[in-house]
Amino acid sequence: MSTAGEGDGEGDGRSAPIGSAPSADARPRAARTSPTERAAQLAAAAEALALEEGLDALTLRAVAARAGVASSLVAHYAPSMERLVADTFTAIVAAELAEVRAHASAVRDPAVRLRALLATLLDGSRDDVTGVWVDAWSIARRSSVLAEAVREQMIAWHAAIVDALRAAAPASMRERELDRVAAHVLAMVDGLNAHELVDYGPTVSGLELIARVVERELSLPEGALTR
Amino acid sequence: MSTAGEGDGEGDGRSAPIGSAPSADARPRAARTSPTERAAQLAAAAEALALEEGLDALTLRAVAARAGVASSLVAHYAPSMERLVADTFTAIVAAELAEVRAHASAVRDPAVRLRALLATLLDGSRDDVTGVWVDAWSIARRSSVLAEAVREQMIAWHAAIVDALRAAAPASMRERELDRVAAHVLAMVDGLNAHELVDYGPTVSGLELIARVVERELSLPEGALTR
DNA sequence: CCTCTTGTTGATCGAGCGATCAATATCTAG
DNA sequence: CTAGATATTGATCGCTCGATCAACAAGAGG
Repeated sequence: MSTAGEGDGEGDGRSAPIGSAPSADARPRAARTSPTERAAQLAAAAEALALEEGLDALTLRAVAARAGVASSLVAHYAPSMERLVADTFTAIVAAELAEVRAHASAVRDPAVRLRALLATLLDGSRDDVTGVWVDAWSIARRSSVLAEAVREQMIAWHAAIVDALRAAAPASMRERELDRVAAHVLAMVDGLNAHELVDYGPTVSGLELIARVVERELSLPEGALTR
Repeated sequence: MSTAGEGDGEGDGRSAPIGSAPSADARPRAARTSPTERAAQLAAAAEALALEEGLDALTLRAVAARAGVASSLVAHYAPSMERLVADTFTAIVAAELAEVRAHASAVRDPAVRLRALLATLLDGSRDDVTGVWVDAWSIARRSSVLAEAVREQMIAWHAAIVDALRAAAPASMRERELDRVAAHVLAMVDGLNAHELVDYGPTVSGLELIARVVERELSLPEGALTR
């Protein structure tokens, strides 16, 4: 143990590699803010990153770089990466749901509103969110925390679809039947979007496929949801 | 530079840490075999590993450990991990398709055969393969090689479903319509299976959902595919 | 103005990754 | 039985990851 070893820089640290940072980020120190505000900034950075690069891109260092802070600060605010990934997923998907609900609720006629909902879900304008969904299903197999978050959001989506269906359905329709149709729609939307994600272009339009079955189930006139 | 530094172990290297391997795998040397056989062994190891742990678990070291060889040997046989992942995906899914086709072709009556096909795809007996599919959709966003492999297998599956549908459909049905129904079925199967993967249990059975719409589309009597 | 709280940082640890390459061990042809 | 061919290995490089912690600095309260 006596040998030079350990403190190889003797006493003075004069030989510090001036001019080039030996490591770290090389970046002006982040302004001090309130924990609340900082947490919001980091969450926003994580969400933007996940939408652009996928949930797999959520690393301490990537989120930190995006937010312009040190990676240790991200670790300071997030109890673990598993939690951060699950929370980011929830934030993204919950925001998407709120947005879609708002978009749909602006339409008066129930059938037209239903059509708007389905069209929005399938027109490819939310491919980034679809990517997050697919990443989530994959990662959820290894993360029970994320799995629970995924189930929660799926239930919320199911409820939203049921609402839209109920308004356009004949009053005679039972809740049980609405649940069934909603499950059908949700499965189709998720399946079709996953397909689109790898550019698997079936010759037929996804909206037509779903509209056709929903029209029948809700006893709507043919073409009611495709125009 | 003169200081002790560099060769801190003087001349002789006698102080080798006997008794405990400083690194590597600690494993009897693998028997020498023909390249063909070894390649098959490694492919089998990769497939088993992917089915058990997902496509993300496919690393040089994990596959090597599974096959009982050095990781460098895996690298020697695979041009790159991206290729190995894509090839493993293709092997798994192609084998599944062949197996399902064989299973279905053992049934005479076309409607019963169609039912057998759908039931097999949805009874959860192939959750491991479903996991591979979901992993593939996720990874395919970052790997064009895998994306191409995914598209190929989706096309093959589409064709298989069309075949099963055609046999059970009225002769008057056009190819265009069969394509449409097949696309519907494939999207539903993939969506429902992804849902099942995170234990999202809709109250309704997936088979019932699909059977209902297929029966209508093929003009089969109600319940023809659920019994 | 000084002190104390606390938001922020840099460095570091241990681990795992794909890839590469000289060296080694084994089979086979002559 | 020898020599060449080649299947196999161990070590190593450069990199990224999550996590941890002492140290630093910027406001807040006295």
